[in-house]
Amino acid sequence: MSDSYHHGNLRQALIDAGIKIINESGEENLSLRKVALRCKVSHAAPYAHFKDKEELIEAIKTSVTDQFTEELTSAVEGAKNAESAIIEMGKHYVSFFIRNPDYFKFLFGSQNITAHLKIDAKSDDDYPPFVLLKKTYIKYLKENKFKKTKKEQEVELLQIWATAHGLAAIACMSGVEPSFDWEEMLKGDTLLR
Amino acid sequence: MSDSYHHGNLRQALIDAGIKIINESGEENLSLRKVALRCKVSHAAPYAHFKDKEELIEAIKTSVTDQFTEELTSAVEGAKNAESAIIEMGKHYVSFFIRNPDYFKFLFGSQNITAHLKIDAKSDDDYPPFVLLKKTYIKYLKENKFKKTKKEQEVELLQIWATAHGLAAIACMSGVEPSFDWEEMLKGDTLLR
DNA sequence: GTATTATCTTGACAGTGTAAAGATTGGGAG
DNA sequence: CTCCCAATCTTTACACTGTCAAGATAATAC
Repeated sequence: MSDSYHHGNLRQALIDAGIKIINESGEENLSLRKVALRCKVSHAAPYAHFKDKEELIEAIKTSVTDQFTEELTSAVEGAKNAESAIIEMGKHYVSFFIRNPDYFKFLFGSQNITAHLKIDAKSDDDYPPFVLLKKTYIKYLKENKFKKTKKEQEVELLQIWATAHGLAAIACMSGVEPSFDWEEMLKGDTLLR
Repeated sequence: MSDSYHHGNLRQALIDAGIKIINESGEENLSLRKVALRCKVSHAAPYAHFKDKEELIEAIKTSVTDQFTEELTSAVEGAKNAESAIIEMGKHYVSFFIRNPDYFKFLFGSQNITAHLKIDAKSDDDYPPFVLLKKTYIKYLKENKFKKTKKEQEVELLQIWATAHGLAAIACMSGVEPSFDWEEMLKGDTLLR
């Protein structure tokens, strides 16, 4: 099967080659022709399995997502009850992408943003919306007499930003049910506090 | 200036044309040559102002981010104290992108994910990691005897997902200070509860 | 007024996605 | 077993892309 005219399992080979290329040099370096070349196949061969470059990329995303889901699943299975399962899942959700930042970029895209999360760090050159949030948050700390440690403050600041950014991301992923009422969701101060 | 050999303010014109193209047909349709054509200028003219296609895109992102920051700023200015300023900022952070989903896609990229946020909705075909989270969360509800309304449950579920996803996104934006200790951050259950 | 420099044009090239037409092969119907 | 078909793969071709080099034009500095 290896040297024959027909490849055997070209579809999967193309997906695997695509993942390798992305790991080596990012999505911007992925082309149908390179993927085909890696599989020792002509540049138009992929069209027998994918109608589009887009369709190949979609298949690769599905494959990566499977890997992600597998890790989350095993994290859930190890937990003693649902509450700690949620917590474990959250940790793995974040840590999977910290360990594989290229995957996050590939799946969700990413801006190259600078941001100093530490309270005492200068942040003038940081992502302007974050600078604004940080300034406002520090003002908020001064207006109230909380007894929070630096670390607690940093966690809270980060959490506020993350929630807002995450909500925006989810809201913009076109697949959320149309009946869901974002307007209603944003009323009151439920979301961010 | 209009018909002369020199354009006058080509740099800004290229940025504006780029934004228009993105609004009309998405980033995948943006090419240097089309942008140049819109400005009635030869296909290589942009190279006098940007060394790269990447550099033009970066300039466009900066321009959009300026617009975003402006809205956040005016939201903060309208608030009576820092606490409500933070809340207002969060609302506008999300609602800006709900009103301009193309901008979110352009700035941060995006996956086409399906997810039914409502507790009672079927979600088997949804984004698998979300399906898992939702199942776990429902189990968590059953294991405890909370008195939460459906809406409160949906808010909480959404918030958990958004925080995790937002954290991952922020962590993967390469510009976060290297000294920041994500490992430490993920210890305990501080983040998600 | 001349020289320098920024800006823009023209022409070229390699790489890209994709379509059309043809070659090769495995597998099922008879 | 044989023939034929459909799936798979190759070859060829084309339009479009980013980028570079060489030259034209015009604004600015001296």
